[in-house]
Amino acid sequence: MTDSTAPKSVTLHDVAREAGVSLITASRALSNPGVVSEKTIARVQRAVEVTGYIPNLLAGGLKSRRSLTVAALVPNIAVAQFLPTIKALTDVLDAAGYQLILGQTGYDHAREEALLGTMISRRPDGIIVTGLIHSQVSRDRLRRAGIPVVETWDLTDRPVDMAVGFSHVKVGSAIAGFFLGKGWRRLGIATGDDQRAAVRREGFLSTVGHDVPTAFVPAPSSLALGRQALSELLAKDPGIEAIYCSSDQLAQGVIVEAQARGLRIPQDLAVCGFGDADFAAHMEPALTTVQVDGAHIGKLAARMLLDRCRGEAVAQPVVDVGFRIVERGST
Amino acid sequence: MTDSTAPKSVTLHDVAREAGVSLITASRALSNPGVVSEKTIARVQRAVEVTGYIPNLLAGGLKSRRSLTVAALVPNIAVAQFLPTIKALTDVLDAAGYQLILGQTGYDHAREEALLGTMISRRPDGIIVTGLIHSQVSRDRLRRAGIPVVETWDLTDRPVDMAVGFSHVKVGSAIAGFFLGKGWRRLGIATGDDQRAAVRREGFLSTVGHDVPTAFVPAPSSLALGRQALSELLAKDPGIEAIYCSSDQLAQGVIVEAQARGLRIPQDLAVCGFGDADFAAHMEPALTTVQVDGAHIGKLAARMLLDRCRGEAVAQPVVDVGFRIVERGST
DNA sequence: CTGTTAGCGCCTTCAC
DNA sequence: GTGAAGGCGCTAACAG
Repeated sequence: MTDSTAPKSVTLHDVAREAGVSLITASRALSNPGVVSEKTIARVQRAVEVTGYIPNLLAGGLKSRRSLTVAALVPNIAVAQFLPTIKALTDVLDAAGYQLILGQTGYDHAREEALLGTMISRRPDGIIVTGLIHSQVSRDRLRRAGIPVVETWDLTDRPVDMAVGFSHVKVGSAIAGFFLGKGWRRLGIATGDDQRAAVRREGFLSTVGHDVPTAFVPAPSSLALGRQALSELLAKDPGIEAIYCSSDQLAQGVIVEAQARGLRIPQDLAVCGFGDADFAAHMEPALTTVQVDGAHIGKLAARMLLDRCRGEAVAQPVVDVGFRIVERGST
Repeated sequence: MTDSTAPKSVTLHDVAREAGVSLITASRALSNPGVVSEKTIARVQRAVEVTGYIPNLLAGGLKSRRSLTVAALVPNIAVAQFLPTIKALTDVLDAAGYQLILGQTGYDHAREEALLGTMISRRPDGIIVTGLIHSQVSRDRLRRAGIPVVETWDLTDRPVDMAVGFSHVKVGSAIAGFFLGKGWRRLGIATGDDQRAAVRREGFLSTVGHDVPTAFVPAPSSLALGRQALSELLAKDPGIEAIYCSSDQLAQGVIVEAQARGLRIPQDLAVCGFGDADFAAHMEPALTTVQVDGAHIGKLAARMLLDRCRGEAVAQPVVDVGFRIVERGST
């Protein structure tokens, strides 16, 4: 007579019985084989195969207080900018046995606060957020939860815990300085409407010393929005000489639209993007942009988190990865 | 004297004591408020605020056998193609209280098998994979684990459980038919080296009736690889008339390279992509491509999974979302 | 509407 | 090297 009830999933208990050892011995054979005899290990392993046992990490984690998960909060997964970071995070964490739990904040503080709550309730061993956490409620809750946190893609003197990023004010300022150094005076900005892009714009303006025509586009930015942005900017100043775009996608759109209008890049219009996306170096003309090593940010953040999980102190809780302007054909 | 020990995290027990009710009443007040009196709920909620309680989903899940997580396996997060699907998944699942656990298979079957194992050990309430699961070991394990599974971005008569996708053979065949209908006979292919791209190529070739010059590029494909692919194809056949590319990124590269060489699109060279990326409609010329509704795939997959989680039967376990060729300026 | 009892599956602590 | 208790934090199941 076969088992007609629900196929109760096989537990370590079943493995132990099959192997003729106690529960705890089976447990040790699998998770701490150093302290168990070879023979026992072999028997347990055979029992695992016979029974088709797959451990339950949730149960183990309850006792050991390690979920082997890391929560990652991004504004929007479809924003290509963060993909190298997410990829690096996934790779490094996976190699250490950790999996990523993904959440989207939608560039919305209330949403971020709620999401952080549900993430904490999953007891991740670490939390990585893109951008800084501004809500005081969230900052307090994270501190109280005692979960290691890395804020990324931005910098602050006062991180919740750790931070890996760069200064957006300096980026904006550097681009403005670069434009001014080229002798361009009629400038424009095509920018997303998120927090960090806004800070870059402020840095740009403060270096320029006055306001400049700006086209704002909603996130996530795209080639299509870039074309539209150029139309707006040309309407505001038909003699515009150089445009800073808050993403390479926008810059690509600006260039496509400019070329469609018969403008020569960079003679008639110079364009600088942000992010150094994979296509930036291979466009015609190649795109001048700001290189930020997103993969490096991800790798560092993951390593800092893992160090913390191992109980090691992190030497440098705030890391500035910097950035650099990569000058190419579009300027 | 303040507590000098580790700040033992506050549990439901503390909330119950603070509220002056039993543990289970506190539990119900939070997770099943319908069966508890208003007054009690208010007291418990006040106690939650006073204590700063954040529930432990891991513990609850152990008993209730619901982790409120869904595992998503993609070949590579950096492949833009799947982003709309992942985004839709995240959105729909999040609205239902589920979070996504992300894993990358790297287009590698052994890796996929291992990853599925670690995912199962996290006891997700559902698993979504891009592509079909070919390994028999994995198929058996998934079935035995009794976890709902949706295979996406492809179709099969024999899914592990459920499937949402379309036929890649038909896509390849449709593009070939489209090219032939235009009168083009000197054809070429620029394609990624993954399984599904290979199947599209086979569909293309079988409709054409003979082999055609092909440039293979490693995943993930990119604009740069597209430029390189065109160089290869022109070397193989300088008189090539039309090229099918396995992604819009590749197609964009082919077009950029063609334009850099002074070829006119589509008069000298016609190009068709795959995926209808956000930029495809806005290039110059706009890109003819195959539209696949990745967001729809994600939404459907999430809903099917959620239905299953609610114990409802899914009416149609295999859904063909189809595709269509969007004809634009590049052909 | 509220409480008591008994675990979920595993691992930590202590004994042998 | 192995084993027997006990409990992680919470929730089904049954009482009252």
